[in-house]
Amino acid sequence: MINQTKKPTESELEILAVLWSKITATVRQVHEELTKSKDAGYTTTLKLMQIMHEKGLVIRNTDNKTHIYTAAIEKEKTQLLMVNKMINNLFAGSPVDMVLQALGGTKTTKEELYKIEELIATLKAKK
Amino acid sequence: MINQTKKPTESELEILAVLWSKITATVRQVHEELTKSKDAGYTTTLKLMQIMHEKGLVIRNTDNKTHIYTAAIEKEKTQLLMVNKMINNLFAGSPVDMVLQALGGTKTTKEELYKIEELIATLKAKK
DNA sequence: TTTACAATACGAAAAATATCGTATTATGAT
DNA sequence: ATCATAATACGATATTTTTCGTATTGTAAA
Repeated sequence: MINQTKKPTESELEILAVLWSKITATVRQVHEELTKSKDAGYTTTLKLMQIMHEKGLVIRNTDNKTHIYTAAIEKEKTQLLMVNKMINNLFAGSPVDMVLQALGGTKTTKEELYKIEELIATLKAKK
Repeated sequence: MINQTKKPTESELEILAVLWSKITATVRQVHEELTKSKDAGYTTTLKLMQIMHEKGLVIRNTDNKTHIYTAAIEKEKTQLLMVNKMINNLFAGSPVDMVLQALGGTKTTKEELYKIEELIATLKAKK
């Protein structure tokens, strides 16, 4: 596994998100997905994915002409990396402050809130 | 107030963080603070803050030779902006998923957990 | 008033990211 | 076998962000 130290760029994250949701995808598929929300040329997406391959952010199978890509880094690990980075940069190292913002600013369902309560109970129990 | 649509760059955020904590600061003060954690030339910090001024990210008082800077955007608004962006980009729009990561990955005290429970109770009451 | 110093202004270069055009190549259909 | 199509490779350019050097200017001390 890749030692994930430097964080992916904005565009790279977009691509990773698609790969995580599809598990496996061609450049074309990723590109189709991306263009739902923004526009970009096909070769731009291609180039980005080639660079990501060089960096080890994705794996690809080149047996066939049309390469098949997979994310090389785990979604959860990356999420954690990014969240922690944001907590440090923007919330003075306080995860709770971030949570308060995240929950306060948006509409969450009762079910979701319940899920968090469960987690809190678990964490509390460990102390 | 500034219509905060585009997000500040990495370096700009670092500077804003200092300004938020100090309320008011000179370039020199910001620079001293920054160099505690990374190194950069003084004129680099200066230039960044000048650009931030052009963009309307900071306000400055130029009555005296040594200018006094203040953040022009609110800390909470910016935090919310960035958190929401991350929720959308990296957590498929689910604030809860982000919260689970934020709390799961780090050590939080019982008191902090209690604070979150309080917030949840409040949110629940509103539904 | 002259000098030393600290601060600003500003242009320009460097570095990091993102975008795109074109050439080449494999593949499947005619 | 040829042709059309879709994919890759890759260099080059554009854009954004960061860094820095140098000139200029105001201020306070000698």
